[in-house]
Amino acid sequence: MKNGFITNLKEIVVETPADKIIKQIRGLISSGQLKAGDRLPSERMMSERFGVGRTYVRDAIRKLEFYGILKTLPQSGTVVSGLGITALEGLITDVLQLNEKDFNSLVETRVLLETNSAYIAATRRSEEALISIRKALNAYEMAVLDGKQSVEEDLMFHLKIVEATNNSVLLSLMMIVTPDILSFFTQNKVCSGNRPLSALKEHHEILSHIENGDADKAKESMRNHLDDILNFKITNSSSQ
Amino acid sequence: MKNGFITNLKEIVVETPADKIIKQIRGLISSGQLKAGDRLPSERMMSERFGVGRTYVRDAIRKLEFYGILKTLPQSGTVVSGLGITALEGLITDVLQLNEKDFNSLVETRVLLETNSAYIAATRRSEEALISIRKALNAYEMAVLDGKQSVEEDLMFHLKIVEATNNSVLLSLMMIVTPDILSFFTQNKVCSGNRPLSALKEHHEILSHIENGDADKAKESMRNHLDDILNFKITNSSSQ
DNA sequence: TTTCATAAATTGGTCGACCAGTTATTGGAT
DNA sequence: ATCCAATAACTGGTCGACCAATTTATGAAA
Repeated sequence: MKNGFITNLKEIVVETPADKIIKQIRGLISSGQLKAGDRLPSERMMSERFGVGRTYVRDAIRKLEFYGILKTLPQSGTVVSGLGITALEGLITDVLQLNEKDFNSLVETRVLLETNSAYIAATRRSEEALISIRKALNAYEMAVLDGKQSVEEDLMFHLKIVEATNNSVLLSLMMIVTPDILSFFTQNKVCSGNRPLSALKEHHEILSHIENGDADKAKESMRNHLDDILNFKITNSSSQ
Repeated sequence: MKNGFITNLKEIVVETPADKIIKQIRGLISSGQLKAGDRLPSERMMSERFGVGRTYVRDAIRKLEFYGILKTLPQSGTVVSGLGITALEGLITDVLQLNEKDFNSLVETRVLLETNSAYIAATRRSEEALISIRKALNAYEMAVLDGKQSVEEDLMFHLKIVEATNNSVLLSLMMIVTPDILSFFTQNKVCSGNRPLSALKEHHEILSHIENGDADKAKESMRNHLDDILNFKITNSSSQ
């Protein structure tokens, strides 16, 4: 494909000051100078020590806080909350560069999350959750029969199934993955042609398996449903 | 347990200004005033409109950026990157309150991610990845035989397996879930007694299945290995 | 010497101002 | 009227200063 090599080039990301500070802090932690429960030097001290503004230091702390490494106590200090951070040395970097999610990984992960969600949803279904799924399916059916764009409604059906697992973490992970999925779909217009009609049929099949509490069949039908996407991926990506 | 009720109380988090702004922005998006690709009002404008400092606006944007909803173009503006966000109305809130990850969901999700990772790792194994896993297993073995705390080394082994899937997204999700897992383990000292010895044996078993490329057995042995945790969860959580 | 109220120093939280790029406007040359 | 360079306006990036809460130091009373 044209410009294919560019993919290999744009990784030369200019290391933002915040990332440099993160490395520094990580270094302090993994070198044992900072153990779990220890208080970090004050933001001011670090900003002076590192020769950058305090904003950068705060940004770095925010990120590490998000990943659960640090914990900020207002007007008091910042402490190391992670407890086994040492072993994670080197992995933090990868997480920071989450940007480069390649599409294959994305789709594979989605399939993984969704097939298992269908399974769990079938075993754990509540009337409330079922109603929610049915509602989403109706909206999708309307859109398809009207010939309108139905990507959003499609996705909503899938999300409702994940929601039916009653597993908040699973739903959160799915939410993290979703924007990129959406982006790809609309860009590539996968849902053109008469695909929506067969997809609609498959949706009904999945729902009925969940309603019947047949976890294995629910999982299997979800996998079949998503296999179309997998196939699409394989036929279109020549790399790797 | 003592102070048990406190857990139910401290959820009354004071809604930080940044979260209020996030709700506002979400409102703008879901009400259609902001569509995918649109530019957001400038930070200054929003800070004035919302009556708070620009810092809060920036914080809100950062968070939404992390979740993939927004994309910031330096010196130019911030745009809505998600494309079907409208349908996600109401779900974003859940993601933002990821704090309340209940432990059951956490463990269930971990089991899901890891069993499937073991499966994929067995089908996709590379010599490089195997070496990495073996190295981690050795470190764990050392620690166990020395009778030292081995939580970190234990987790490292598991992470290396996820890494062996060569799926960056999967690894990222695992990294998001990991800090809480770690925190729980050290707090509750699950790995006391002679558990590490049997765990070590199970680790070897998992590795050998991956080495043999037997995906089903790898998955099954991983599930058995993690079932201990699941059981622990069930016997110790009376709530819900 | 010990105790405890008070004060001083330090902390993270918040803000407005300035900086260097980007984008829109303008106005003269064609 | 059209085009395009110069410029003005605006953007997110960065910084240092101030704020309120916390922590530590102080010193007089017991």
